[in-house]
Amino acid sequence: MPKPLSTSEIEDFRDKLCDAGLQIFAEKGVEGLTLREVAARLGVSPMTPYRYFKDKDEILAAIRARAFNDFAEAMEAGARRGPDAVARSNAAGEAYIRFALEHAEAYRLMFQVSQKECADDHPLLAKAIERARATMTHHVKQLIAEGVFEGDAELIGHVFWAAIHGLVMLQLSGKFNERYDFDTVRHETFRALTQGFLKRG
Amino acid sequence: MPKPLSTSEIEDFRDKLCDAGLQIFAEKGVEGLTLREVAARLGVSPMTPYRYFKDKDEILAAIRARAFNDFAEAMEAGARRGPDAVARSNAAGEAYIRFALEHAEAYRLMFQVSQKECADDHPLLAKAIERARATMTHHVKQLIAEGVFEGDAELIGHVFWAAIHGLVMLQLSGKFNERYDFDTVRHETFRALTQGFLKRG
DNA sequence: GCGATAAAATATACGTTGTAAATTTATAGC
DNA sequence: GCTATAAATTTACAACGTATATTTTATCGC
Repeated sequence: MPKPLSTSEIEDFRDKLCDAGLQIFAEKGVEGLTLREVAARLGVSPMTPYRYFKDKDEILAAIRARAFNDFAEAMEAGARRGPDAVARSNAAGEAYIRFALEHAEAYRLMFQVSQKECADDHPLLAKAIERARATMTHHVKQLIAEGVFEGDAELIGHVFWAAIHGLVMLQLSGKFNERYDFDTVRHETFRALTQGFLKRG
Repeated sequence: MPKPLSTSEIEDFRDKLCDAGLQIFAEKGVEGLTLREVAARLGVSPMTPYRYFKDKDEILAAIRARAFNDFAEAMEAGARRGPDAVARSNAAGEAYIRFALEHAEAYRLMFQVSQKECADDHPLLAKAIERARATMTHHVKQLIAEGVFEGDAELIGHVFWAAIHGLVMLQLSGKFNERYDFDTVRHETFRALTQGFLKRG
């Protein structure tokens, strides 16, 4: 018999499948990702992925996890070198937005849930989400430590997260116009929110 | 020949189809809405809707338009009677959130775009969206008129819109936990944002 | 080396989807 | 009542996810 697949071979295949999946997403959007298409790109038959994943939902969860990791990576990389917490936080925020707009289909997938499947069922996905969340919280903690903000870091982090997410989603669904465009609304949002959390006195 | 369909008959059929569509959405979510299912509920054959709509995308656009109108209606109704602009604005905001969470599938549809179809191609949808936008802007104008806020009403309206949208979408995709739950983050978001737009002096 | 064996991969097939094309049904004017 | 034609239905097809059947393939004892 062919030797049973080693853990690393399984990992490898899954990784390649996620790569191909994200590429298809970027090219053709969510509905373009079919098992037949992704299998074709991997040079295997349409049924082969079923040896590595239970069903399409599990494949989507894996791609989602990968996307969340790429996303956290992008934020962390963007904010790596900066003179102070303010600069690094701004860089992280910009990296967030850049990632979301440049990988629109992946971003959409990341925050889309079919009632059928839930992050709790997919530990790797939950972990990837947690990593992204931690990255965002981290910058708020730094801002508090440097005496810029005051309050509950995680709470403030969620506030900013929701605000950025809303901006990005409205932008992606074309709800802004040229007069009140993304950058204008974003700037005003950040100005107002920041003011609301500044340390007093 | 059977008398050609009158405009009102066409309107009628489209209306009933949107009703059925929204009902299916609420029951089974986005993927539950198939032409065969909606046709069955109308008691017609699966091909009949094609006489009233070009394709499924046009049907979805019609349902979306209907949903946006229901949404605007809900906000307007919620804010109708209130002693002052602050109370009415809060009521509108609450109505927004209530609608979004109670009609989650419809709300998701409203803000979902497949790159294929765009609001510009569907005048009724564009109009419905504009109505919702106007409703939101209206309350900010009132707040400015009463001397609570200062600034560009439409811009501030978009800022609040994006923030609420982000909150709702994160909630719908299960990204909040019990410690930093929807109401907590929402409250803090409104507190901070409001502070950022208050009229000074 | 070499079948036997079982894991991995593929091929086939089915039910469901959107919808094109062919067909049937129903009503207006003559 | 016959016919022309709009409306509706039936039939059919390609593409999808995936269950099941089949084939390929790499390793084992010998």
